[in-house]
Amino acid sequence: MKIGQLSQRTGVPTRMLRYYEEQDLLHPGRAGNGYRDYPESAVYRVQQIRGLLDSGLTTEIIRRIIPFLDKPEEIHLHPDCLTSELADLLRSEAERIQQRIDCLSRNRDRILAYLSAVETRQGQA
Amino acid sequence: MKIGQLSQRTGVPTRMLRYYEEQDLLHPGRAGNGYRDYPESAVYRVQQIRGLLDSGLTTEIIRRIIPFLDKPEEIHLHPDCLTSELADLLRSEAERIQQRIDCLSRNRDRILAYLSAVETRQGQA
DNA sequence: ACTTGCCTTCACATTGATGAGAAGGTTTCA
DNA sequence: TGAAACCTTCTCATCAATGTGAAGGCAAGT
Repeated sequence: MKIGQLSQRTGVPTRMLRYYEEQDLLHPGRAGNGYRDYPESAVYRVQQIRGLLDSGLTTEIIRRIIPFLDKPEEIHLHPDCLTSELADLLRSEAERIQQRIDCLSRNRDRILAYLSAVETRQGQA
Repeated sequence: MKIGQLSQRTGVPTRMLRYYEEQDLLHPGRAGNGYRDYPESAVYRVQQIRGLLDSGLTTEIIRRIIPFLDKPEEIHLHPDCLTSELADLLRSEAERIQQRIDCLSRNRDRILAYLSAVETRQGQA
């Protein structure tokens, strides 16, 4: 798949797809003419990157955790390669993500609580 | 409470506390000498702002939803003031927040799944 | 062959969040 | 009174993510 098509299917500008590649988040192959050639899986990958960026993670963090995010079935690194520092990094990232989730959940609940409170009150009036 | 003390208690630089004020997220009073004067509740407020910023929300979004985030018990706006567009804004923000939560949850689960898979395998070896 | 549209790299600009420092007033304490 | 530690406003710089456009190569249709 060429970059324009990937852009269309994900809604992400080509400029950004090239940027994500520069940041080592994508690694498309190259066709004979130099055009980037993306596999089908790139669509999901880009959506994943977008979601994480929108959630406040930086490209640097994403780059470090993305190898472990694909399919839990296939272990990408031999367990030998999982140094204890890398495991710590993953654990602490999971924790930071959890904190974000907690914060967002709290505030989502408050918004919804407010809405339902007002609706109830209006229903009575 | 003066700005330095608020900074110490929240870990947020004074520079940022002034910035949040400029962005209409904080509204401290002023003492006779011109010093900012924060209520006790500002500590929690600042932590809330930090959490939301870290979670990828912009100051503009935060500014718009923060009035509804305090205590669900006290309804801040009369129901009359909740125009339908405002309600729609809140609903759509809640939905966007939910999407972030979903994305983060998925990826947290994958990190944890990877870690436990590797640990299991190492335990066997 | 020509046009249209996609692709390439390169480069400059912008925006939001943040860091950092100057220049000067205030409070506190010795 | 003087020094230290706070506060004020203002300004300039940085960094990540993104917008935008130039200059040119490639591909497909007429």
